[in-house]
Amino acid sequence: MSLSEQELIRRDNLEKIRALGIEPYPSSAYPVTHTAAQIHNQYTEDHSEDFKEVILAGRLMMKRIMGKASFAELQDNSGRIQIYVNRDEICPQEDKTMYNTVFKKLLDIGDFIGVRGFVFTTRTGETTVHVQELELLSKSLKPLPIVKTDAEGQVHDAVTDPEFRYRQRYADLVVNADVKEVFVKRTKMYNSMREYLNAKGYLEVETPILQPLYGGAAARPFKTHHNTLDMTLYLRIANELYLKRLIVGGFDGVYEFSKDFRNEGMSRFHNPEFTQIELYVAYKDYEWMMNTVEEMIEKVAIDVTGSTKVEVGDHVIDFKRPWKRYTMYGAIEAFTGVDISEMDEKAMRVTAQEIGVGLDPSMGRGKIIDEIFGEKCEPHLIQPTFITDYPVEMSPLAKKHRSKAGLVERFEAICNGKEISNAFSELNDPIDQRERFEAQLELGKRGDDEAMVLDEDFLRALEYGMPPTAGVGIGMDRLAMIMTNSSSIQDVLFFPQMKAEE
RNA sequence: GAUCGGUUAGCUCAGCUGGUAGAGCAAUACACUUUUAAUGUAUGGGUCCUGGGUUCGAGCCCCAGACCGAUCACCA
Repeated sequence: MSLSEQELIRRDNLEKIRALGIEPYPSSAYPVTHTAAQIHNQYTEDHSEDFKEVILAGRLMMKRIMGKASFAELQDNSGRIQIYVNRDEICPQEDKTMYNTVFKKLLDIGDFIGVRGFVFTTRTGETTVHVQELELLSKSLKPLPIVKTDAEGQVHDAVTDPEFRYRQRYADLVVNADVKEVFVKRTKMYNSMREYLNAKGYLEVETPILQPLYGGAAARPFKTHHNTLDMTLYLRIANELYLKRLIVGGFDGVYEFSKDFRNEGMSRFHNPEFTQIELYVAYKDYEWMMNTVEEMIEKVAIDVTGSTKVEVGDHVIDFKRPWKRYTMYGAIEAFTGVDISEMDEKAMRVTAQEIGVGLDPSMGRGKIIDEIFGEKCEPHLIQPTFITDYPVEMSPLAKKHRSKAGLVERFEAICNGKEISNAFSELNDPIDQRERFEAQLELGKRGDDEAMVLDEDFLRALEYGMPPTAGVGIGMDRLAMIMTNSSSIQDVLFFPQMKAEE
């Protein structure tokens, strides 16, 4: 590895610091008393007495050196604050090395320092820490990208290269203030949901990620191998089947934030690993679940953004209840003007052609409906909308509709033109479930590599009896994109999957 | 996987018809005791993504490849 000029200088500075008898990586705890944000929020000149002694720690992010007194900026977890460093104050004795050499020359942007001092307001009105003691806490050897913000808040030379930002998220976080905010919001989203579900008495659980059979969704899995057991294992594509086993076992409500893995294409909406929350509640149906999802996500929007109205791209999305509801046929009729509910496969094909939806000859009736919906309706559904009653062929784990033949009791929540949630009245008839699995096996034999596999153990569980149950999955990454106004999934994942470097 | 765009100093970006590689910030040196994108003066810093080709000569043109992004296809 060859080092740049600046990296060599920093290594040289490190040695010089050591030569002065200063440990560049001290191990003692540093007694921080304040954060930058606390001082900005709480300090006023009227009660400067309360800020006579503050201790802060963080990265040195900017130096404005001016002879015997300098200004610099310290960045901690909460933000930035200016510090004032005066030579004769940090070096009261004859020896001015700490200021002249260490502070002015050997400290670099990115170094962690600790400062003790008092808070005051400068002539230009900036709240500043007047430093009386300065300590190096950790030396930085690699120069950070320099991003500057001027008085108008205008950011100069922002690091926008996605490759740099995703591969070196640690540096992205240091340098781009708003990135942290995205991830704080993401965590708030999780907390908000936990709060909501725990208050209802549902139990947060954990189920296997390494599974001998993958199930619960139509997707290609990652495959791995356990050496001792000498068996093939799959990374889960969904946790549905395990959570339903827990409902069989007698829990009334269980949920899991589930990291799932799908061995499929990547795009700004797809990362090979992603997170869903799945929730299963006994003695409920999909109608109940729609109300629950609505209520929960409305709360999430308020907890995360402070409002039910969330700005996303060019739109303002309002999560205020109640959300619009369409049946799938109803949505198709609303957006194309054609009622296809009574059509057979042949008639549907003709209709699809007429309205300009391209079809594959292998597609069955259910798939055709989905295709028309995906082409003609979904992209237009910006405000949160429930689509209900899906064709049975596409939903092997959902209960048949109580009154409409050929359909299942299923809904998806669509928002900003994308699915964010999928739910059904769960199929609990073990014989029906076996037949549905068998139909999937047929699809598999015909070459559908996303067809589900038959899970005997799951069927055994259902045979013991599962209460009527409503289940839902909500895509956490997709929801995070909406709640943080991010246009790609990579922006809401700390470390999105990337090709290997070099 | 397909199409299009990008890749030049630590960072953000220029780079003419193909003729010795540029700026700002950062860095280095000096000056400066309330600055704030601090300022002034000076200096150093390049595998122009990689490999071929055309040419007297390639950052630029041609071919192949790598990585990133956008759009499309599949999927959540």
